[in-house]
Amino acid sequence: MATPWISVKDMIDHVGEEVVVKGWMYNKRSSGKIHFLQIRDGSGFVQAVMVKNEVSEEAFEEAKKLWIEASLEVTGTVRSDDRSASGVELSVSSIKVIHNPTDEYPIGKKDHGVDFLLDNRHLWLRSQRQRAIMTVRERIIWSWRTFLHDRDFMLADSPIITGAIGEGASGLFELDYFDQKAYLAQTGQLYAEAAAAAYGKVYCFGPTFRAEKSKTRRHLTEFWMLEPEVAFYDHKDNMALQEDLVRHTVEQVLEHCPKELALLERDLEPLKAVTAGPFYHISYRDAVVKLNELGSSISFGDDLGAEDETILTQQYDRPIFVECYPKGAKAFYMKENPDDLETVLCADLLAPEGYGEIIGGSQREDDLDKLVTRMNSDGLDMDSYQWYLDLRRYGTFVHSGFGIGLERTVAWICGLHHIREVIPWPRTIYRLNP
RNA sequence: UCCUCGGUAGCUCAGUUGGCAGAGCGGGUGACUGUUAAUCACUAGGUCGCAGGUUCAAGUCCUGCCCGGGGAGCCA
Repeated sequence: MATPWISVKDMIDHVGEEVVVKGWMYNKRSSGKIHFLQIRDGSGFVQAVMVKNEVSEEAFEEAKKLWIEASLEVTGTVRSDDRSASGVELSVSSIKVIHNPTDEYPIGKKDHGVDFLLDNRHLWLRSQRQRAIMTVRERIIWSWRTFLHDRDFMLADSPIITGAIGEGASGLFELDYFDQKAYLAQTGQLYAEAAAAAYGKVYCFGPTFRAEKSKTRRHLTEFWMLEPEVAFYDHKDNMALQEDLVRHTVEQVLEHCPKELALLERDLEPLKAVTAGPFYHISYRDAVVKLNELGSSISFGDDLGAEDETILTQQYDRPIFVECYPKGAKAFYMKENPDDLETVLCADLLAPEGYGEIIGGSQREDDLDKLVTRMNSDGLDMDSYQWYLDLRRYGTFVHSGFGIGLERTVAWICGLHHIREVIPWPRTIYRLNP
């Protein structure tokens, strides 16, 4: 019977057995008569120990000549060992070299610069740190999908290629679509609204595109956004849903990714605090007053600047909803606030620890006349929005929704400085490859 | 688009007042039976981003350009 091939992550269940591991050698330490081959197989990392008098002379010499990132099949016996970080090691009986590189591996053990790492993103992804980040990213996506599925949300994904539809004409990527102009989607929200009229509770989840020339740690030109939209939910229902989702997300990562968070040296206390109580609420008007007291020069009508967000979030240990922004600072589809006509029924959710806005949401304008008036004053091309206006012509309905940015959420929960590390292939203004 | 910082060995960086181009890591050779970014010895490795200028002499000073980083605005 052939020796079974197993994943590194499952080795703990095979102590004492002979197994095959297929992977890459990410590092090697050698002491003349013993080689320590550090192996990774995508599922985890393990040390394979090769003792000179336990393998053939040829195998020992061959291992000596291995370069970093050689691909291998290693056969050996799984052994528990207190000296191993994962608790197990592989005592090697034989190795099969699939490919031994002839050039040195570009990524070394010491620190690298950002430019170099991004040029080598295809190799950088192999590191333990990047693996931990992708594991958390996957857990967050999974927690979002299961959260919504369990609450009977219908998945109704929106198109990536669109006509002139979105939040604003600037920042659109234009492309040639069989002699017509088309654009990469900035948001799936308008489509989600249509789907909500069809299925009640819906969401879309996909990449969105902003051609803004932003060069900050919080911006990508291509990022993933989850956009739930619910029929007959008002502004308050909307915020309650957001709070449940975000708390659930943090709880899931704390429960399932402790090793990854430890490897990333994430301080867990601020994350635990997030789950310990209700999120805070402050109105935009109160926020302006408070910010002025704290030294900001913001005045009514301005959007919160990056520094304002930082100042504000430093006052709280859990996420904070900033509600009811002035009309002029927000998009055309947001519902006028009946209690304060200068503002709209919206809320941004600001993450703690200076991570800033992760959610933008609102109740939608369901009054046809008010919506048309606002769209005209914004100079929108009404022809391309007729289908959207139909939602107010055929059974208009109170409804609300929000968009949560995946990368900002992952960066916050992982405690990372920069958003570019949390997506496999970041797209930034001056970087298209790899 | 604006502000700001940077570009020196494969990588990360140092280079003082303008005066012979440096270190660590990585590579190569050798030693080592428990290493965790292994260690030790020896060794190879340079268009100082590009183009001009000043000077007896420029990595260093000046001008222009190219390529990146950080931030602002905008937003998730």
